[in-house]
Amino acid sequence: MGDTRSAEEQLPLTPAVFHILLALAGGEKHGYGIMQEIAALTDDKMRIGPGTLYGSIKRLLAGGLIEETDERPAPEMDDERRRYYRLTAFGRLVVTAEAERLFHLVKQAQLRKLLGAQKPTVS
Amino acid sequence: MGDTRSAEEQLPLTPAVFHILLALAGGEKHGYGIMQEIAALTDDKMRIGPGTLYGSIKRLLAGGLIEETDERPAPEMDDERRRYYRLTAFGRLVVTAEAERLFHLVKQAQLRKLLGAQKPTVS
DNA sequence: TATGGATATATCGGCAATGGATATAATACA
DNA sequence: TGTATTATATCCATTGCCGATATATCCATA
Repeated sequence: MGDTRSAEEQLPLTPAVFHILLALAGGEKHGYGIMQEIAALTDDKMRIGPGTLYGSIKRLLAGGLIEETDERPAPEMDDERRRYYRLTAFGRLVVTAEAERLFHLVKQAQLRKLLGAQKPTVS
Repeated sequence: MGDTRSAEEQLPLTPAVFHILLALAGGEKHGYGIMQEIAALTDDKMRIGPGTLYGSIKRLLAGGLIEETDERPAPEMDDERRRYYRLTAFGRLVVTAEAERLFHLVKQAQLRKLLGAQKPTVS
């Protein structure tokens, strides 16, 4: 709320940033956990190095797309070193807008017969 | 054929490069035509400036993803200044691989309930 | 016919993002 | 005890983006 910027102005996101936001859309996570989530989600095809990860986190914090949380898991599950992040409302708007943009592009790719017999119905 | 590189190695594509290849997947085009196609396809939301366009074309030619064609339209439809480009077989593989990668990401976004009541059925 | 806006290609240079290298330290486990 | 993994952080070379600029042609119309 109170954010004068529109989500569309932020697009397109870089692949790294989209992956980070997508990982956080599944719930709050710490930096290293985001890295692991991205690797798992892409079957190890996409890997984010520490430079990209922490650099992007810094920029996303400054841009108000994510924020650090105070809430931590139960002590026996936790690790003091960790810093946890979650999407802000604005960040959720942005990642949604990017997903919609990509959705549209995938449909275009289907129209050009680049994708095989894959599911997504062209509306 | 004869290309030792795999298409997956080229991923992820930058948004600009993906747009250019997607435009060429619809048939061969000249540089300025690619620019117009991208603007039309994205309802003017995405614009590629000349620096990005011709710089990307140079890199795509060097990488063997696109090639310049000799075939030109009928003289009365043509413009001497134009240079026409088309996807190579390898370029088609790459843009297809990228479209599949994005398709997968869009499905992940759906799973995280980022997209509304939109069509693409999660297989 | 001349004037101008659109078409068309091309380069330059500043800037932002990437990602490997490096550093540091805590944790887990054998 | 040692060592691999977890975890955060910075530095810097490389790359790509993209606006500005340049040059020239095409085409409609005044």
